[in-house]
Amino acid sequence: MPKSALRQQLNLSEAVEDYLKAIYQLHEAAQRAGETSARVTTTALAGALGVAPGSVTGMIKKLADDGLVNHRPYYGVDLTATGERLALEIVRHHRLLELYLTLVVGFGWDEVHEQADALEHAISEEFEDRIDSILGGPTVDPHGDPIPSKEGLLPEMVALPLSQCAPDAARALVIARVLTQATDLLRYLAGLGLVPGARIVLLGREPFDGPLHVRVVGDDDTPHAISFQVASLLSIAAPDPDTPH
Amino acid sequence: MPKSALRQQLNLSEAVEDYLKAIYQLHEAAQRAGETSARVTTTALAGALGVAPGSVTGMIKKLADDGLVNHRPYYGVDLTATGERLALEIVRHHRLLELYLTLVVGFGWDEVHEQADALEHAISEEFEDRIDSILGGPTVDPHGDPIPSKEGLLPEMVALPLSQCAPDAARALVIARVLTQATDLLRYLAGLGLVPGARIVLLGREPFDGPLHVRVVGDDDTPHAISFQVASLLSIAAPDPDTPH
DNA sequence: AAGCAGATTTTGGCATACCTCAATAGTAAC
DNA sequence: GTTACTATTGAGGTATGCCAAAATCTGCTT
Repeated sequence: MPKSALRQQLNLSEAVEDYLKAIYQLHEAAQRAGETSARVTTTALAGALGVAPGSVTGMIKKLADDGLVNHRPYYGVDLTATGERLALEIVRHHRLLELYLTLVVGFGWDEVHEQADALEHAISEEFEDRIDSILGGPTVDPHGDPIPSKEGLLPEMVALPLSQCAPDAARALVIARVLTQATDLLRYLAGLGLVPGARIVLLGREPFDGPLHVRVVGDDDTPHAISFQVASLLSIAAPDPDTPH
Repeated sequence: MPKSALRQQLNLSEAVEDYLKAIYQLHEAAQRAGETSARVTTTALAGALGVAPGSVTGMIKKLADDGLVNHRPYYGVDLTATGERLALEIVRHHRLLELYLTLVVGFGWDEVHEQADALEHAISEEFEDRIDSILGGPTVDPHGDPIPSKEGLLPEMVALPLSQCAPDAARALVIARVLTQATDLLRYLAGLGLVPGARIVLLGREPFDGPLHVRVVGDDDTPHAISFQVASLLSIAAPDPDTPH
């Protein structure tokens, strides 16, 4: 029995898949934010899913009965090993679809999130395998988010928010990942050339979490000022010592 | 307001979309079979959808309330103009997807039906438009079934079941359409070369609705015997007087 | 250190969309 | 007109959602 067919064996409802994915992603975001106990709260889930908190409690109880989450009442939830496997299968679908929709079907990176949300529940394992091979076994989606492998392993990414980088006019930084799915923001960033893979120089920054001055290498070289909040959504892959400027 | 956005405006449930499509297709099949009053019965719908007859009655009442079908109790249903428009949008999704999955994603014609059933509810109008243009505005799917236009018009097909054709060893017939979605049967037919576009010669036929003897032009020229039932699923486009043999 | 206020979570009652099954109602053909 | 089929009704089930009341937690204030 192939390990990765779990999702189709269990025949989860769309609602269940959405909950698992949301729990996974909130957990991940909390870890990224450096929180010690990466617990996921009822309210956070309700907000992410657009449902009332009461509905979340009900569903969580069901998921706990089914062994997909651990629930500590009045505290939070947590995926079990099985739950995480399933969540990763869904995230894999989502990210493969986002990449497929941009590279093959021709959508912009600001258009694919909603469509992938709808399609991720509908595609077969065979379709997943086909687009994976059409895309050449990709490891990141158009936003730089890592694509879990069929076995449920995430490519490890060491990344630091641009907002925490020190200015260094002599060093190019590579954007690894853009941590938003907001259409408007994605369009704004694409307009500035701030996309995964872009090389930028952090020229300077204003104090008190003020704007950062950046230049996109290979662009028209105009410096741009971006807010601290936006900078905190840009993950920097690693300093690139070979190519100063 | 673009006419064809009806489906997304109304935000139909998957169940409703399935009912509308099934009613449309049963109606179409009845017409093809030459039935005078192309009524669709509760049992036929229940069979097509895999639900109990009682469930069908309930849903039909809802659809009638919503103005999508006309219901004459104890007799049958019938799509209204709106219902038919919606059904055609769904059929368009389905058939475009079947073609896309075969031509672009690389699935066999026997594999695409179930997948298209799942995806047809999930794709956006934009995705529909993209694959339509990637495929060059196709008019038939891999089985030869006509693809409704964006405006809800069906390409007219004049076609006769092979089972009603007279043998004529000097005339090639073109298969226009294969009226089944059964995986096994599709594989059997593909094995014999009996696919849309194939040119065949009807060499003879046994009496009392017995097997038909056919030869596929351009094949290894071996004659094959196919059952009357199978022959009735093959639609012949038109005699082709230019290419005897 | 205790208690209280405010926020969060759970509970319980109810709604909707589907579905099933079994009983009843209608139709149609001999 | 009785029989055999088909359709509808009604009671009841599951999955999911909402709201408002009750329970619990947390952190501030003294």
